[in-house]
Amino acid sequence: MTEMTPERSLNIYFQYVTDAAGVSRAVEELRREKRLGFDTETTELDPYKGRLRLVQLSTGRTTFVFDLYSFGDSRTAADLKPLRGLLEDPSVMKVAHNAKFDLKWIRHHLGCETNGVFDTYLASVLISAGDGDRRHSLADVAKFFTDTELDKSEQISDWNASELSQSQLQYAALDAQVMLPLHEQMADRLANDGLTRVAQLEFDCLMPIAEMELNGIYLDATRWREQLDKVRITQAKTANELQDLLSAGVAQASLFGRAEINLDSQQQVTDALLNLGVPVPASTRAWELQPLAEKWPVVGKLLEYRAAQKSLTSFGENILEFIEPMTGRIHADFRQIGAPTGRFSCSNPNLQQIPHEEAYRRCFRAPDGKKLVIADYSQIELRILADFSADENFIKAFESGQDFHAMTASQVFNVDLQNVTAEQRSFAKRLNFGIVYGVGASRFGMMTGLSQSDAENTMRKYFGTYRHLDAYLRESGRSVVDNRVARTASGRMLRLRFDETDRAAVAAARRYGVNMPIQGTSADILKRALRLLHDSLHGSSGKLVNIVHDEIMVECDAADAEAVAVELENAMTAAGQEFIKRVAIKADVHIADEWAK
DNA sequence: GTGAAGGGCCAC
DNA sequence: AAACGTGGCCCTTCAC
Repeated sequence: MTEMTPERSLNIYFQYVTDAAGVSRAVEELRREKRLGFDTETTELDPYKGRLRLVQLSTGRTTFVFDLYSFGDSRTAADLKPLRGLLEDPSVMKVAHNAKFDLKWIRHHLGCETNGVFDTYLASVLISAGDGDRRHSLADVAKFFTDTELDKSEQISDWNASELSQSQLQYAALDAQVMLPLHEQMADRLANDGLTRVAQLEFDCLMPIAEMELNGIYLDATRWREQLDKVRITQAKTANELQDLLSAGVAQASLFGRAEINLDSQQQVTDALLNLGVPVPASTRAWELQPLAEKWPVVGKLLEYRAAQKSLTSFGENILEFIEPMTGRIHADFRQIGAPTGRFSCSNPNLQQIPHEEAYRRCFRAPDGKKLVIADYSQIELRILADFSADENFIKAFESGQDFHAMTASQVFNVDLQNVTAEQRSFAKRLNFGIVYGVGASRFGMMTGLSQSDAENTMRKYFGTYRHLDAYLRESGRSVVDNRVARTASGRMLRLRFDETDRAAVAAARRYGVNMPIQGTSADILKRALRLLHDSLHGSSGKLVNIVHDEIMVECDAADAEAVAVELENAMTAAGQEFIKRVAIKADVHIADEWAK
């Protein structure tokens, strides 16, 4: 262990740890603290491509900088055992910024978990409560909460150098040291805003998410290409036919052969349609064009082309480029608080928008000898709504154990369950989903083909049946507009900003604010389930590989599948019960070889 | 050339 | 009077 003299300007005291004795002494001193500042330095951004160079842990007075290049293979080096023990110990808090990054590197390059994490990035996002203007980089957060300026210029320096410079080590140490005063400010703020519980919920699922990203998901590239080839043929044929149909409306077509139109250009296609005499609506979205398709075959062809084009571009060759050569799997980026409601978002690629069609889903399969255990929550948002509103009839529809939409149809239209028509069930289903988003009679009429007055009457019947649900939604809307704040069951908060003189803005804020507690509580429950699952899978072959809002996918050895299925279902229902008491939260689990079942 | 905005569409 | 919530990705268009 070498003691370094700090540069006056930085006021940083650190110790550089490069041998076994140093590790022991450092960990001994660090273990006297309840809280530590924590950071890492890496040679790349992707843990499968680069090396982990430094691990920094700070008491606030002293910062220990562990140089992993001094310990041989960092995954196995026995000299690093005390460090691993410290990182895994949940009773010692590690304060880090965007900890998912560090946790992935530690997991992959030190071979251990990191527990007891406080993440200042997630805390900042929670405190900002949906304010999109706030930034959440460490520099921004440090400025906002402790009014200190951070120089991040060394972040892009060469962490692979055989000898690190004084300046590099100092800045590395500083990044860990600054976390402690930051934690102090942010913990107070979380408590004052009633966000302590949701913060713990978020911190607890950092490790599951870090592991999920490292695990990746297996995509059968051969199957994917086979599907892609089919789509290519359809797309080419459809494009050709559409080109012919559209050219008929272009003047030069007869003189110079077919005038090529860029089929992906909104303007060119609209112009061509107008030339053909098609009454093109202001927007050419599919649902606007659909009614015209019967009279104008060219419109039907356009919709067909768009679908094929979407498949080819969004779900084509590009996804195969995300397969990591080291693992042969796809390691997407999951943003834990991807939406202000608390939902995840996913990118590079977005595994949450893979088409539901079997042709696509079946390409995500269990590798040989493995199984996928897949579970999704049954009607979770509606169950949350039933709980929040405490509406007896709505709750009854769930307790019956029957087809939920048929049950609501039976109640709303006052007919016996067995006499519910397919049409009545469909109305009920669309309404059940629509009310979560604050649908109005006009939109409901559009969806169902009902006239405005019939749509209004059906909605009146619906809310007449579920009077407490109606009352809850009204009260929730009133509260959101009056208080400009909405919260989920975990306490997650959304502040609403709107101009009260703008009726449309008020209505939009009301819908958003009414929806947020429902959508967000669903996210709360999923996150809790991830932690419970993580703990119960410890030591088994089960690996979390994907989550899609109300669905969790685990890959495991075929022999473990039954046991994993039980653990998964238990974790999901137990998580639901922590937040929802009046209604059972159900998860449907199945074991499969493919995502498609 | 690069990037933002807008339209469109996939998921839940 | 009235317009269904959340995300990401692809393409075109247009400004710089």
